[in-house]
Amino acid sequence: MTLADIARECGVGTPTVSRVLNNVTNGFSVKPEIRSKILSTARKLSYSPNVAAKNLRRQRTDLIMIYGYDFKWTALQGVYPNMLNVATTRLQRKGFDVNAAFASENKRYRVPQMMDGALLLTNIYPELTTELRDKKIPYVILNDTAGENESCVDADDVQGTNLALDYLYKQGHRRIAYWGDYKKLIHNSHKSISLRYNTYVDFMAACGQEPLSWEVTENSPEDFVRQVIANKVTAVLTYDIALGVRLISTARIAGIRVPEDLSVIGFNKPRELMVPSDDIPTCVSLPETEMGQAAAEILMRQISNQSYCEQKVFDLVLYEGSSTGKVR
Amino acid sequence: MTLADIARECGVGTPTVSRVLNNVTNGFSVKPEIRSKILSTARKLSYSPNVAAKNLRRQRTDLIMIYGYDFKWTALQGVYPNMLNVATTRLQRKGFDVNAAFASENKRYRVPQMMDGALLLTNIYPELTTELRDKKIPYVILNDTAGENESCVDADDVQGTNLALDYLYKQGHRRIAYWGDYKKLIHNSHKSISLRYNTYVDFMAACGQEPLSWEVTENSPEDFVRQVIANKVTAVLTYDIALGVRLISTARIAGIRVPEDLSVIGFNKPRELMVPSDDIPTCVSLPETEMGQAAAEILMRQISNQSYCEQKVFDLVLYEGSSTGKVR
DNA sequence: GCGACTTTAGCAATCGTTTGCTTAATATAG
DNA sequence: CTATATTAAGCAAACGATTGCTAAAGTCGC
Repeated sequence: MTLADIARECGVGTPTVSRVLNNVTNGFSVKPEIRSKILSTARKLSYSPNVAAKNLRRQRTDLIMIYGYDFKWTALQGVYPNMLNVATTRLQRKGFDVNAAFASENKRYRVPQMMDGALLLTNIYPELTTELRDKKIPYVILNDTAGENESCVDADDVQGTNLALDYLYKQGHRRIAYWGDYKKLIHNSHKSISLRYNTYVDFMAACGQEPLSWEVTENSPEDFVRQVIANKVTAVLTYDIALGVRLISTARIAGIRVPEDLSVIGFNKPRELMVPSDDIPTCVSLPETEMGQAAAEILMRQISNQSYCEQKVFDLVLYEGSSTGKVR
Repeated sequence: MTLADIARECGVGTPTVSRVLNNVTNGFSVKPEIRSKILSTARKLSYSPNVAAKNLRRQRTDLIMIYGYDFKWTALQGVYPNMLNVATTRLQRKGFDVNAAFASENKRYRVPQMMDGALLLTNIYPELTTELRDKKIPYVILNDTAGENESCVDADDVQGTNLALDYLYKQGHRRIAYWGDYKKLIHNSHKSISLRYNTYVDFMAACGQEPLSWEVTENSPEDFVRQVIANKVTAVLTYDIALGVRLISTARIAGIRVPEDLSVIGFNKPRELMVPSDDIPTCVSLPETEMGQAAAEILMRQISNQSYCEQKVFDLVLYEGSSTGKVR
């Protein structure tokens, strides 16, 4: 079913059909009866344009690709679904289609589609960014730093870590532990892993406290609770609040009250279903909505103005939940 | 950077460049020095083909689209990530690219890309299936039933529910409750919601027991635990094991031992991080790997043989975890 | 009835590849 | 040395849409 089929059926030329179907008004007009005949036969034959041909001629696709969205990883980490949901909605409202590409086993992406722009989840695809630059396809790096003349939307992990620790400190906590994971949680070692941990160590040093941190292991919540007791820890900062949630329930089962005996704070927001809605733990999270919005805006601005470039870094925000309290 | 650029640079025609770059051997040969010159200048100019032009001419894209994958929904429900991961890997190994499309606010998909085939997550896109059929694009419906001459890969919820209930029954449980959600969990009311519940009711009737089931509400784990105590419930089947996990921790905090005092079983697998690896609850889950494999195989068979069609229904499988035991 | 202007719609080029067919050049055989 | 086979590579069409330009038909004023 091509334009030519419709044109033949209506006794007109393909350009006329194309212009009618695309609602072209600029310097073009057509008799109303022919217009409606074209419209109705297009519907009758359930015509839909050949996207490849259209893209080839227009040199534009109205398509934004997302790279780095991984089925398993993102189902785990809560930060991308919200950010991308917001970004996608914005882009779609402006007439863009949004697709996600999935990396193959070797973690490489194949030759990109023809596309108007791309969103990259973290900055770990050197071959891809090179190719995008070569082809002059605008892109924005999400949740990571970028190089020169590259746009990105990032979050300040140092600020976020200090925000969480300051909060605990002001509540009187001094023996603050950090519970992070250096091997299992990570997709492709993200900067936040080292940044959060290092900032914690620095903070403790600045307070004249020794750092208290343990690796996450198989049976770790129980192990960790033992460590907490042995070391008289009064507050814990976890790399991800998912760890915090498990810690809280393990601690409570072991008879340690949260927040009375132990305060728990963690990064990111708990996933739905993970916690009762009246017992949401205290957490420090990326401003997901704002970041998604910013990514979409910057990308669209780049599309209309090739030379535009912006690097935007957001502060993390504290949510005061039910898992923290003043030290006793 | 087009074929013509490389052709000019090498002093040959575009067909030659195309054939060299595509490794055409059938009835084509070229002097080795020219071949290598073409290859090297292509690399030098970092050429990559225009996908739209290629697709248009070849009438084939090597692209499989996934429809119905939603950032937020699938992050929540554990069944798709694994299935799609398996399917995607298989397809990619056979040379296909895999992309996912995202529905816009009105839940409609835009005119599909040019594609070789599609995977539909559940069967809720009438406009889309119509269009795919019109364009003779093969597709497979995943995790739902299909119409005539449509392929699908589905799971048998009736069998699965009976599997779980039989298991509990054989452990001596009679006062078995069902805990499901009729409003919040659902994306677009999936058949499993009614099927599991109805099968539960039938099972209880067949055992001469009254059904014991409650809607999931805001503070429901606590409410539900109260109901469990008040009704002398000894075992619970939950619509999703995520509910089961919350139920278990709430019950344990309330002093109810699992599985000694209460057995808990649920559908699907718990997500990573949700539970300690040595305390995985008993669950009944879709054979995700097999379903993903089957979907990929059926789709590829359809691509090579337009008239092929297969509807495959899998049994759910029981995983005996730590949350169930004999009734006391 | 004639020129000017507007409306209506088609011609032909174009986007960047791929591919059937042809042809020129070279090698091989007789 | 000529006929034939093989190698090497180009010509031109095609995929299906969009768009600048042109042209025919209709309208209007005088």
